Amino acid sequence: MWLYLLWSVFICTGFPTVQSVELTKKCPMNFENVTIKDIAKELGISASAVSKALKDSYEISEKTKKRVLECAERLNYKPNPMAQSLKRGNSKSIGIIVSTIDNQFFSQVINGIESVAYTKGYNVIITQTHESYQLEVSNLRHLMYRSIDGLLISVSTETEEIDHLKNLHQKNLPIVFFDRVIDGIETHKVIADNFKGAYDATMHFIESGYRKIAHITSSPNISITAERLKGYMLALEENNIKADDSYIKYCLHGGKDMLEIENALDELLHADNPPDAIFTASDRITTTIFQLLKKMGIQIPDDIALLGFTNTHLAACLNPSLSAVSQPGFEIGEKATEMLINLIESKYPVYDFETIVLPTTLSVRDSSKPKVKY
Amino acid sequence: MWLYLLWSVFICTGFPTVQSVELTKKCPMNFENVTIKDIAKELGISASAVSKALKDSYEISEKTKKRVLECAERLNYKPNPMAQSLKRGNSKSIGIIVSTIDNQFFSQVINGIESVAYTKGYNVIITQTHESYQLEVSNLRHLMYRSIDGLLISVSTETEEIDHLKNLHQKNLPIVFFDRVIDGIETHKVIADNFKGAYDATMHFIESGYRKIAHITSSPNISITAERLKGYMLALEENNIKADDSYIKYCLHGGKDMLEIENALDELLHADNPPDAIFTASDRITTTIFQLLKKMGIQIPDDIALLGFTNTHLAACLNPSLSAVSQPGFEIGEKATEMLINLIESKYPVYDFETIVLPTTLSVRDSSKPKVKY
DNA sequence: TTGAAAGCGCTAACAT
DNA sequence: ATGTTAGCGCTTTCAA
Repeated sequence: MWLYLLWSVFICTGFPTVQSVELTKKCPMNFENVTIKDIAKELGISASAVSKALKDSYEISEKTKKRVLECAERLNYKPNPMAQSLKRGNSKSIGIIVSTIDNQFFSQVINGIESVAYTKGYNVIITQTHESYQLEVSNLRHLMYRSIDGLLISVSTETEEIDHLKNLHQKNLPIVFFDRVIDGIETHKVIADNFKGAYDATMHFIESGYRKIAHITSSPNISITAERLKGYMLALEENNIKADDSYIKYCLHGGKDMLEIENALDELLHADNPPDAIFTASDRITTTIFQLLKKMGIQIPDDIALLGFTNTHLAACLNPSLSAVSQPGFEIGEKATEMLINLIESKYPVYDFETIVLPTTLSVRDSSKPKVKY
Repeated sequence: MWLYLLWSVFICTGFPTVQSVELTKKCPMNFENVTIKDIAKELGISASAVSKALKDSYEISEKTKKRVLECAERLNYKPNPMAQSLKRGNSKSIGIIVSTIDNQFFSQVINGIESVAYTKGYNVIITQTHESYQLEVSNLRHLMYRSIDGLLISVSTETEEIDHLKNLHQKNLPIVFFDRVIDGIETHKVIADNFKGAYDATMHFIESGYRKIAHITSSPNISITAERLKGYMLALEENNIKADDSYIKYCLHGGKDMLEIENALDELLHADNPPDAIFTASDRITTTIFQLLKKMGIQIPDDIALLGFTNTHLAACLNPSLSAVSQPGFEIGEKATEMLINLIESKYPVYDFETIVLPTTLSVRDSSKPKVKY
């Protein structure tokens, strides 16, 4: 819309003259929509010659290239990305699907994604599923509609059916999964070492004297849940602690609403043999459990110890300070984006896929202090 | 790139036949690039007729419209947004510039922005300044290069010169400022009631028995700093407390690096007459000061009380629980986006601009408990 | 070494 | 009521 208004300004002031060119030079921001045609006219050559010169084609003489480059600079020419995209059939943009941006882990991942994407000339379109399969599908449709060149996705907790992704993948849309990955699709994947993170966390509990360790986790649909569960189970097993199914609580919506977390906690606390420690499996679940325990007046770690996955900077400032397994969010984003752009720009089909596993960090703090023996 | 591969699949399997059409129907996701031409060919009419039929033009007969709609549905036709944009000179995308996404307040704002933008068919391109003027300018250039239809911006702390924005504004790029707004440009603005938020906070300190109230704030360049300072000053004045310049500390980079916050705090603590309370003016500064005080072993609120602007959900769980002024981030994002889209879609130039001020919320907690009298 | 022309998908003025 | 044509800005044969 404003482009038309801009155009009318043009009409009033006349077409680019030396004067208006100088005006242009002075502006750090150009959007006078100088086109290849303008350069061609100015130089008295054809548009295709200009196009080729700008791409440093071998079929254009050095002299002409110089003139074109100089003129492009002078008029502050910027190619129109939409026209290029229309022609080339790409969009130089990549789609992101995450559950929610309002989450330390994901905002760090997105930071990493953007840092790589922008330096490689891509821009990103971020969408949120809010843990809804429906929204995941409709976001994907929105992104395809926007002609993204590739996709970075951490699936929603509700996602069981993966036809929507399989479909696009089969049609050669480059996809890189991160965090919550999917088995049925062969492509690059980037995850934190969820298994080891959970194993370390559980081991730490055990070494601190806890034996009745509960696990509140996300939906069994998603990969991180299984990976973390395995780490938890192995640590128990290695220490001859019998795993108790009633100690494992799933929040089917990843704790999107507080209620399901509250229910899980209630069930644990009112069990015949309540746990003395809780290992929580995601940012939202961890902080919510923390809040709930405080609200209920339950002492951490004396009544019940707590340790969970979270990337919040404030873990150390909580009361008590919160032991945490944190993930390298920024690096996950960087790595996933590098791999995606490699896929996008690869001249040949890629069949060799990797799953990158980045280490987690366990920070021991007061919420999992060694158990006081009676 | 993948489009080309897709194309080759096409070549192998032959052009759309009844069979491949049925295949398409089965897929929830389409991107076989069905064009208007395909529909035209299928129906034996012209492309322009199809185009008009799809837009429900009055010059097309009902019968034809029906056939076109049915066929479009059947072939799963989706218009190519790039072609539309190229033609119409817009892009249906809006640019966002914020200091950083990894911040409760801004991620809530972005949530609000997206919720409105998507329902109105716009997508958003998010960029971060990391409080750098240079990055702000280059992000803006990136966004213009991407042909955004409008801009939502909260300027960086470093931004003094605003020619880059003025320039675009004069060229009729719709801009809505939020949070950190700018005086020199007449357009819509959406902010929290920073003045009242700061006033309330300071009043609360005073009513709780504090008199030596310091203020650690962001760069004086940005609007929120001045607004919050005014609220702070008025509260002092109304209570006959002389404002002490040495109690007001500026973090020129909004606390981007911890060092400047540390310096500010050090100066306050080592003053001849150190304050007994600190009112902090931004999310990052508030949480960092909290962390620093704890690290230094300074008791909150006994040694020094703390209350600040922050949107973190964890305020209530900190040790001690943190008194906070929070902003309606989501609503700010929503409102700003509604206004921006109105500007973008307005058929006539808009001269009537509003500044929307949304209320802040003061949550009193332990970090500002009534001062113990000796 | 350069230019002319076609076309990416869609739209709109101008025929018919 | 429908079709023809031209063109958005750029790229890419193919001719000259």
